[in-house]
Amino acid sequence: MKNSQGKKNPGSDIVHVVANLRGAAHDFILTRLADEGITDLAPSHGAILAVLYERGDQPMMAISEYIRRDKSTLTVLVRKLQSLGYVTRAADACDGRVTIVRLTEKGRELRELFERISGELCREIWCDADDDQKEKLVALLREMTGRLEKANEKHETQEKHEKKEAD
Amino acid sequence: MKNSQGKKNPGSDIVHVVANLRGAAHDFILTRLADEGITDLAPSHGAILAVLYERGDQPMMAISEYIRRDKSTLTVLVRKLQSLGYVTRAADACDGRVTIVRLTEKGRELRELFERISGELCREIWCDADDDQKEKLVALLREMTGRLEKANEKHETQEKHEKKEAD
DNA sequence: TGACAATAGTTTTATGTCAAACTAAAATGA
DNA sequence: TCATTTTAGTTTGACATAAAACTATTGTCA
Repeated sequence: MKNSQGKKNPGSDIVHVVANLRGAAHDFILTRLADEGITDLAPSHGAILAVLYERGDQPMMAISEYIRRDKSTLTVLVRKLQSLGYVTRAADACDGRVTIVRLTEKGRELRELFERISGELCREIWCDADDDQKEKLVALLREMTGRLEKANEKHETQEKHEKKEAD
Repeated sequence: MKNSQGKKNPGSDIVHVVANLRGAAHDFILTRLADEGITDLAPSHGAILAVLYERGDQPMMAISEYIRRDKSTLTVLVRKLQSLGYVTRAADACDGRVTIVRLTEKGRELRELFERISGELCREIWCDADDDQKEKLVALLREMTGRLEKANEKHETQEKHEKKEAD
């Protein structure tokens, strides 16, 4: 009677459900990578490589925002990718503050594997959904995320104002 | 032209989108908690309390599975909740191996706040969706998760067989 | 009953993660 | 031009997280 979603109002566990989907996807990726003998990369490292594959060489900050990790976290992650030989770091010619992360040949060699695993993962996730359904769902999830981010931002600026009022 | 989702096949970034939604939800929760002066709880701690609110006192292992954290992680998280006075731990009378986690009065006092924040969060996420839409989407995400988990399990047992063959 | 396997938790060790303080470079503006 | 502010990134310290090795208890089965 008192089941996990028994009497509760619908959708109240959306965050938990989403977190589980993310977790299961991570597990999927990690086991497939391990199959190929790659045991020293975390999902976050894969996310960094994916950005570089999609968008080319990128500054730290751009990667940081895209994969939603603090810049200090990115320092650690990129340092590891560098020590494993997948990327290099170089100062930007135009702006001395900026560090550009570049794929090495070894890094580029991983692309095919990453795309294969990503393809398998998507096939499992989407099953028999058609393109229209996929686009609709992704758009919906993006809208949800956008609303939350806006709410978080609004909240931040509100706090700043409160701080200024304290003068 | 080469936009973030320009030519790519639809749905290929579902994992990234889902991860962002989860991240934004976590940020939302953390900032609301901070508003109430609670700065020493991580989202995982909240997840543990939520399980206890919903299902009553629980053994470590049950919580661990539900919130998708390793049992060793749970040891740390629960120890912290205990040191902050929100829960107690006691050996199970029937099974000496089992530790039951129980809410304290201080832990129960947080429930109202948690449900308020959770309610605000859901309002932002769902916006004007009706119950039917909510249920459909949650069910769909659950199916996706289920398929991934099954694929991960299948993969595990397959590895065990391969190991046995190595005799 | 007694050896062996399975299960629940903890400890240890290593790494991912963030916030805050810091450095260095660029932008701003008086 | 020079002081102030802003921005990119690193360092440090604290905590979340997981895998592996370990302890202790329970279950199994010959």
